[in-house]
Amino acid sequence: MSTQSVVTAIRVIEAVSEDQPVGLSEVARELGGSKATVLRALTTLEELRWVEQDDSSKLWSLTAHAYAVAVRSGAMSTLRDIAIAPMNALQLATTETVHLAIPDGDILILAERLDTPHVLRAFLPLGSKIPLHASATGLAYLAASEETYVERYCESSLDSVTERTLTDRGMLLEEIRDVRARGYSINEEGLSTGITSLGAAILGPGGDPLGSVSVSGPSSRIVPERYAEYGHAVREAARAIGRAAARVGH
Amino acid sequence: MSTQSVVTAIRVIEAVSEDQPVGLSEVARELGGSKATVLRALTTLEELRWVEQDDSSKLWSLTAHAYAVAVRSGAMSTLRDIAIAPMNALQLATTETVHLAIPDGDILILAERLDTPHVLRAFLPLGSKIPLHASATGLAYLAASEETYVERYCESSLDSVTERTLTDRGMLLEEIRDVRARGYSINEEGLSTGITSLGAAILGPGGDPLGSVSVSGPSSRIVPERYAEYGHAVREAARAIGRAAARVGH
DNA sequence: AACCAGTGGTTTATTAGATGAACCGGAGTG
DNA sequence: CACTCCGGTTCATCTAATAAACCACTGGTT
Repeated sequence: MSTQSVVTAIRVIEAVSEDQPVGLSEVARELGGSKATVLRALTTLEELRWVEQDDSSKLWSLTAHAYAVAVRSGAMSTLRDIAIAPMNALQLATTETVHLAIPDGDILILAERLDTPHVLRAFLPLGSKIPLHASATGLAYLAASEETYVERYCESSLDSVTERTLTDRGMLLEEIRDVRARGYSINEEGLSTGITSLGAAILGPGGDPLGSVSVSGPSSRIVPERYAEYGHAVREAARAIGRAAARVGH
Repeated sequence: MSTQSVVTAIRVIEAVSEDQPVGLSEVARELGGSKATVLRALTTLEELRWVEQDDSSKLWSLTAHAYAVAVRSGAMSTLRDIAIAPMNALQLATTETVHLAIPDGDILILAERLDTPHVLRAFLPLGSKIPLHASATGLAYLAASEETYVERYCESSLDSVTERTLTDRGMLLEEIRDVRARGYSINEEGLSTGITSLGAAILGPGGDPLGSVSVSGPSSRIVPERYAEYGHAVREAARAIGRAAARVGH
């Protein structure tokens, strides 16, 4: 691979990001590189204000500057800006937490969230990594994906997040069929215990999924009797976002 | 400076981030480097899934992966998670948009936002760069900063964002004195025309500002008669966040 | 049609800079 | 006091980053 120093620098950023305040040796150990190389990358990144070091503990962290640069990722910012209005309408219609997730490899990233005034509520921090098979957004995304992609994903190890996560290959495929027939996905406590979510994929002009929206709340409020109503609302929101995205930029 | 290739790679990331879908030549022109060097960085970053290229237009963009990595910056994620609850309470109390901003050099970065159900509302995308002298969050941050920092900042060029932005050095210093006496900051249409905001700084254990919270809404709703009430609420929210941060471990 | 200025991308010799092993001093621990 | 971890440094080796010149292509102008 080319430009090794850049590769190590980026891997350093990713390692620091995962273990937040982290020491030099641990980063070097994780990357398999020498301490000198890692320190070199860290000091360079420090000059660029991407990482900073706590004076007393000597531990390294990512700076707000790194965040400020990366929030403007292409898919992210455009889709998020488009989605805000329909998400707001969905939030008003359901009075529950609304999520927008966009794909990054074989997971989804939580890109935006509108909270509810309820005391009891779903909560996921922005930027959370969401497994496809363990979330309403993910199931909706899978159901809208090409068959070859779904099959390939099902071959991967379906790790369980809670006791109720779908980890069986056959059941997952069956669930995806159900989502396609129903038009929205249902995830009962598969990502967070006590939280039920309904999701729908946002489709691009070619029918390819750009991301997903979902409504999440405590299972005591998101009860089966409401699935049809809320599911319909989620689907309509996803469609509205898709239409708006098509209008704005291919 | 050391590790030039890393420096160019990071500068490429920042350049791409600013101009979103951008071509090779333009990036090379901005950085003053050769196209070969920039392309080298871009292809390496593509392998690392930090940038991606549109097949037809050949333009480059940042990926969601970059966002996913950088969203977990140290100060960001911890302070944001802590702040969510008090921000929610503030949002309920005022029914207006609530912002959380954290410092990055001499500006603030919008780290979190809680929207309102109002049709007419303040809107800033997450990650927005907020000038200190042109925002309620910034004025509150300045008022809580050390005198030497304030003086140094006042020496910089105070660019105007709207017609009502504070650009005069003397008036800014006077405003900061007022903020200190009052306990919260007021910004009337200095950042967005038609939007008035009230802000307060979040203080760390040593009295140093970690960031700011604010309440923003159309000037028709955020009227002077409400300043005292909303200002008090903002101040209390900032204090609650500061206390919670101290409890967790700065 | 011929031209031109722009694009994205490739090749090249040169040399700058990235590398890891061995090392140092300090902090904590048995 | 010995042992082991830590963050950080040094240095000889040689990989890999660099910029200029180049190519092929596209779209607009004359």
